[in-house]
Amino acid sequence: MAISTEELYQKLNDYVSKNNLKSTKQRDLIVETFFEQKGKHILIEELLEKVRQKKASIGYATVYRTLMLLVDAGIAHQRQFNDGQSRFEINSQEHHDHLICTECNRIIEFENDTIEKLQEKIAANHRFELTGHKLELYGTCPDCQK
Amino acid sequence: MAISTEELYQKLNDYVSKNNLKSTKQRDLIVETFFEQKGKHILIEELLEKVRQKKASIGYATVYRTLMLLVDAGIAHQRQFNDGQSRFEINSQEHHDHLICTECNRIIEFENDTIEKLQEKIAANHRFELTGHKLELYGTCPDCQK
DNA sequence: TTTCTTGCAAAGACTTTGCATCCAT
DNA sequence: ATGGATGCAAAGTCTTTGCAAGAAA
Repeated sequence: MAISTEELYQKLNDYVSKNNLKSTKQRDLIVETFFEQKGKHILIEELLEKVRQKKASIGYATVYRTLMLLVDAGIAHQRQFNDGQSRFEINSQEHHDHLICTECNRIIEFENDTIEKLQEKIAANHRFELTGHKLELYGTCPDCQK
Repeated sequence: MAISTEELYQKLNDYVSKNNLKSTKQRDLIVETFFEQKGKHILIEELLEKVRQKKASIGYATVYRTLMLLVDAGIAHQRQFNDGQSRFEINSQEHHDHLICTECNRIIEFENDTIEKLQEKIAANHRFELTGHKLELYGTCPDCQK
């Protein structure tokens, strides 16, 4: 069940008022643009570029800080794949993993309950309290196999 | 079946002669120290420190370049966990994944064939040619739960 | 000798932060 | 008017690389 954009805004408003933050044009624009990237895993630089198409004067640091805010508010997830840069995605609440094409960098999300359960079991065997996990499959997508 | 230290040196010698490289005291020392860390996932900085206990004059760049050489030779693996730094481990040939304590950074290796097979299946469903994967479980180890 | 290596220091690539100024409230 | 937010530039991190000097072969 994907979380709706309204719920995301709700969550943001809660966070903003709870922390006595102010609302600004820049932040609204950045958040709006970020929400438009549903299902994407976007780089700071990429989001900055998209935002600047709407308002050219916005600075990198503002995008950066807005993303941090979204992460702190539990609205966005920050991920590191193997290229050293952070990517941000909407925290959809439902868990999913990633299938990544090493040629074109396409990222496909998938879920698999059986794997999730096996992970729980493995953690339990080692008497770990599981708090999170990361599963990434790397390969070549159909388009890039030709 | 873990690969033996002799086999690792064998592989290194092959790589060195195939690429017309020379052998040096520094590199020997760094490689020896790296091999002593079996099962560890070591940072460049950590390896440098251990190496300097044996010979204080060794530079960071030499450790860095030696590790790159080992990666190129297929002797070491370079991994990124969630802390931004690269960690290096011996390429044991057999596949394993990682269970990581978020408190003390302890890293435990594990294998699970069922998960491996499910991964193949998922990739096949998406018509991906699978080339690699990464599975990390994050949690709190028994020692840190108290 | 010739070519690879080393250690240092400098350059990169990203990420974070200090600060004067701006803007919501 | 207050105190958070912005944009810039500077400072951090960590990783890579250029280069003169030093070792192998």
